[in-house]
Amino acid sequence: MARQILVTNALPYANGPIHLGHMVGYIQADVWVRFQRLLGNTVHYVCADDAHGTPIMLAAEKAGIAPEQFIAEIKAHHERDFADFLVAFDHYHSTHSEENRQLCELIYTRLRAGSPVSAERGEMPPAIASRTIQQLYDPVKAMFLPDRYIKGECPRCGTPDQYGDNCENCGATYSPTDLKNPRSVVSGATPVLKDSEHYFFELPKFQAFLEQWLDGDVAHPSVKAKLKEWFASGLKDWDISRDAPYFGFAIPQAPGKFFYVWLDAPIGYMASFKALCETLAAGSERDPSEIFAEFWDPQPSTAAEFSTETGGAWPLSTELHHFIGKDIVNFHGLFWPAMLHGAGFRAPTALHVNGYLTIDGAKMSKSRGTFIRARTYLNHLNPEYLRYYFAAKLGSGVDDLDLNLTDFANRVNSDLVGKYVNIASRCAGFIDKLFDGQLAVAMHERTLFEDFAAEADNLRELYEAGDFAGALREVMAMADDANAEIQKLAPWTLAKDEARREELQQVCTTFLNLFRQLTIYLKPVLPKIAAQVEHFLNVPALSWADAGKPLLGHPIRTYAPLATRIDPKAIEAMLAEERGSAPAETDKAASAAPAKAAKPAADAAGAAPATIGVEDFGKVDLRIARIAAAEHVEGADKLLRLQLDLGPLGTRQVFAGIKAAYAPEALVGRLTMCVANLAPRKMKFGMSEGMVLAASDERGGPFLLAPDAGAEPGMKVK
RNA sequence: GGUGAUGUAGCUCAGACGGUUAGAGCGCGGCACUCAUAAUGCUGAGGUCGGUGGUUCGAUUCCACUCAUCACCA
Repeated sequence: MARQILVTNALPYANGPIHLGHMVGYIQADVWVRFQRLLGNTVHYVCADDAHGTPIMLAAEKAGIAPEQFIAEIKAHHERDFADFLVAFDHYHSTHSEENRQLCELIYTRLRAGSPVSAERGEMPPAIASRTIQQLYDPVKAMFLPDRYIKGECPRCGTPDQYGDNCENCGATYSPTDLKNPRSVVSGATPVLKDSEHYFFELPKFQAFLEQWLDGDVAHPSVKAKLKEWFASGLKDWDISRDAPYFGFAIPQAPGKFFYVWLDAPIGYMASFKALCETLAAGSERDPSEIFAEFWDPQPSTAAEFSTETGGAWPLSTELHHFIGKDIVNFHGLFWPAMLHGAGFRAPTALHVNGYLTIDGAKMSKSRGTFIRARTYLNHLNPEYLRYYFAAKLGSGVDDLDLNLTDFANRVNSDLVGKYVNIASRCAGFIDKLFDGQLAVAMHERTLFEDFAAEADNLRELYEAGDFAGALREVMAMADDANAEIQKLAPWTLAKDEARREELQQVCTTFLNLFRQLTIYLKPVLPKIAAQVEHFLNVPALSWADAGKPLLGHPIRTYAPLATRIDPKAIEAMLAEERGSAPAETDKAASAAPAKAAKPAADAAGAAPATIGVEDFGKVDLRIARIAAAEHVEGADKLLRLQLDLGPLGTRQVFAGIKAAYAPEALVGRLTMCVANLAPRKMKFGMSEGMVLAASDERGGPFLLAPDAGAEPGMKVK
């Protein structure tokens, strides 16, 4: 019997565009969804924008528009980006919706009341507490401040301009009230402590339930280990309320109190599905609430296990799968199942957790152009190529994933164009020209076809477990086998012998059938190419089961190229577009800590450092830079702010401690040398994105280095 | 700071309940082929499996410590 599966993706926050880091999770879920459908299972796939909270409220205010308008514009962009990456949600909703408001109120009310929620749902403890806490308050803006909106000096190491939750310099974590000289990021005012009554979800009451839930096969072992860690340190109550002004839903019977965004965000999964149920019901003469209940009411298995009641209300067991990033496992593995359970709903079947994306081995960076928005990628490259590359690197675990742009082009070109699509390309011409587009009624031999068909079970298990990398490795190994076999049989040689026409037709038919099998196995990842193949082979939509059935005696269409190689220039253009639009990260960094006096100070004393290999030196990307602008930095007694022109690498802002030796106006226009791949460093006065080279010791300095005539900005020094 | 994850060829990744010469793809060198979007096949080079110490007859695989990267700390 077909499985009934509800799949959700983590909700993107409605304060900015989708970038490639987001896309890992969406592509992962979409591939899994398409795979399930290919098998014949029923899948409902929903998502929504996460539209509440202080950051959105303030961002809308800054943009001078109502938050409702702000989130509506963002949502339209998000939806378009997902659609263009072939992420096929059945419904895309918003947490700022009537469905979500009702569900939030329902869940909250049930949690507060405890059992009986309704007769058949068993005993539940009341699980909402309230108590007064002290929180920092912005007297100018008249609002309480989230931790991230307070900055001050680290209580441990004294580094200025640290956020209210932890210190970037020494790594200490603390509460914002511990900060020295705190100030509000919103108004700049000094915050004051103020009492406020908050509401708490009493998570510890669900510890036994959560431990049982975690005993099931609900997540990858490493995720479960991480969750169990929280038990070990003891579960705590969770603060679920925020004070006005807050963009969110008002808590019933609690004037001036709003649900914390993280309370209503996961409920957004339910809200989105509830909206989808209207559509589903319309086509089936069923009641929307009945469909909704099938997926959210306690399931026969879990109900029997966790409730005092025995009965399963529903004839079939439905599944609930959440795809999330590793940063939010606590919300989905602790609060969320407990909330659901406490409110008389079912717990998730499984969490699918993905790691973070790095680009060329580093975090995405605006100045290097590697903060790549989904839209920018789409402007230059084919979405299926990224789908393939991500899928080829996604295992069942939660490892981070690196988008190495050189590897990306090589891998896609080689696997997709050189191996997979090439099989069709090598054989289609003969069928078209010599056999009038007609496949033979038999293959020349069935061994490879049967080998490929026999892989279906193995591949199904790999896909099911989320090991797309494993599945695609297998598929490409099959493509290698097919290409080697073509080489051996050499249809181009057969074609020269008119007496061997039948054999030629059978050989080409065999390989087009192998190609068809590979297409089925790749279809979850490459839906568009698969559709083109279906057109080329002149067949209806392929399903997983078709991999066992050869296509014979069948007319096909003329082959048209299915995939073309990635032009490295397209990647360059994409990066250039991002670099061009990067507004110099400075507003964020405008007021950060001065870099700790660097460790290398030690060897300034003259002690010759240990020798290094040429490969060590190679790590330093030295470039010729033209000083495009130089100015004094107010409040700094040693620094000058330089704008360096690095030619093709763009412009960088660098702070240099050379004020004592150089007047800014004397520097403008001259050439010097710069470490271009030095990690950007937040300084009190802004971001420093490199380092200029100068000589000095007790005899004097600093003396800036300069190249001989002829050097141009951006040239590599080696 | 605490906790977890990761660290294997130039690149991206498999793998090893501890045991003869550690694997794949890409990239690179050589040869072959020409059906194919210069796409393919064969072949070669390339790794002290992050570091240090320990357990062991034997560790890259186990343990401890350490370094680096990522995440979380409600």
